[in-house]
Amino acid sequence: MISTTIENYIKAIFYLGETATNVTVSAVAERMQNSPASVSDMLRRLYEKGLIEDKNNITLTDQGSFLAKQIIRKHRLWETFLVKTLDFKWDEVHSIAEQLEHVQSSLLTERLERFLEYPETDPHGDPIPDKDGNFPNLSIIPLSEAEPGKSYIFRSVATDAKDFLNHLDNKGLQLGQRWVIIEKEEFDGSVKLLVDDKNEVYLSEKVAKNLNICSGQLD
Amino acid sequence: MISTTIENYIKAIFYLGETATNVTVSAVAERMQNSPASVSDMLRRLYEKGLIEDKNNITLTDQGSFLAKQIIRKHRLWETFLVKTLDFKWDEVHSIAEQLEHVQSSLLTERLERFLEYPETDPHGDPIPDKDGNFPNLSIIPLSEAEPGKSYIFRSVATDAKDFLNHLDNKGLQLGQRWVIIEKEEFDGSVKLLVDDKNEVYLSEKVAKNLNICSGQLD
DNA sequence: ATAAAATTTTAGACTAATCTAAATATTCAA
DNA sequence: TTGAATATTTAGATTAGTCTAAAATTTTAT
Repeated sequence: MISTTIENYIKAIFYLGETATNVTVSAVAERMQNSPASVSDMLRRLYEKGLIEDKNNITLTDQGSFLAKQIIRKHRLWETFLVKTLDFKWDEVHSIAEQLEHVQSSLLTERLERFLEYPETDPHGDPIPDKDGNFPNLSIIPLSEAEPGKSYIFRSVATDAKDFLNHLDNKGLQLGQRWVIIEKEEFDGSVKLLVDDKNEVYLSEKVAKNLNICSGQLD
Repeated sequence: MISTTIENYIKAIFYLGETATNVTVSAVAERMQNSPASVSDMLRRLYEKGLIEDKNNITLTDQGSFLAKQIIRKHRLWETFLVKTLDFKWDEVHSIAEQLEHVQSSLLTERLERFLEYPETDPHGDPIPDKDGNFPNLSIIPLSEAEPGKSYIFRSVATDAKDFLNHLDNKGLQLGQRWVIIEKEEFDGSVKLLVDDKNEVYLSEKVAKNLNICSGQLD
């Protein structure tokens, strides 16, 4: 049987694997708020259970990866439920979904998904995998094509130019943020955003063309 | 912190306390499917945490009782959600609710209750305590006043006469059952029931007047 | 009232998950 | 390429929750 603890490790490894090039013991320890010694020990158990490929190469097996996606699926469906159905704010739901994601019943997950009318993304705009673990193909568009008033998620950049990335950094822009388009200036194509419900940011058309977004739920 | 394990013990003791005169180690062991040794050990911990009055008198303290009612409240609200909102059958929901009842967030429980429009009973007809632990006053009526087509829960008997109880036993009638009124004969006041969605039972008016029921949800 | 039966507690052991401290291995920079 | 810094593993302990087997206690029936 897979414990809640193991599920949390698998989820952490999945997320780290998405961003970091190679996942390390200390990165997992940092993320899980555990000591490296505990992580090292746990990795042995995950290997014995066939959830990671190797102790020296912390990569999920197919089985581990499927498990991770099931947990993420449940987490995101429950977050969607909490916001859409129970009127929670989109930034209040994480800790509750962390508990609900471990409830075991595939029928429950499917019924919840049906009730929510098969959402493609959660309230943070993150994609929800289907029951086979496939993520939806979210249509990615440049910020310059965004519609005023709508909510989007910052997904990727079209260039890696150092001064461009530096510019984003100065503006406080980071991947995964939720951007609401406040207004779009037809004259020069500049855009005014509300970032994470907190800061207003102005961007020129030149910049907006190089920022890729996808539509995030809950406008 | 109170673990899921402890919550399950407290719930078991609460339920046993409702029916049995005195709760014993072996009764708890039987109900929890654990060895008496484990239960004995756990009772020490429950006492240390102030959840039971005494090791020789297994009775919940006010704190323990409140905790039990919170768990029962969550269990019954989730069962109601599963049946009313996600279209589960009323006999499929127990094991899922056993997991959901341990999710910790009083705000979640209150929002769920509001979403369900403050139900007084769960799909089995069991009463749902409010957030202060008070059970609703379900209006108890004799079976002779039941309305055809509606669903009720068998709650109590108006007499303890031995041959009367024996008669109920012969008909397979037990407290807590869900009774759907199939028809009521105006001529002689006799009643035809469907017991727990399984057996049809005919009862005379004389018997029906001595059986107390309350309305159970989900007709 | 006392012996047998039943119940409960204690003792000692196990597993999962964690820790700290120490040992070992790896990386990286001069 | 070698020594310092960093990262990882091992060793030994701890806690919660469980077990079996044995000891102690309580109940019950004669």
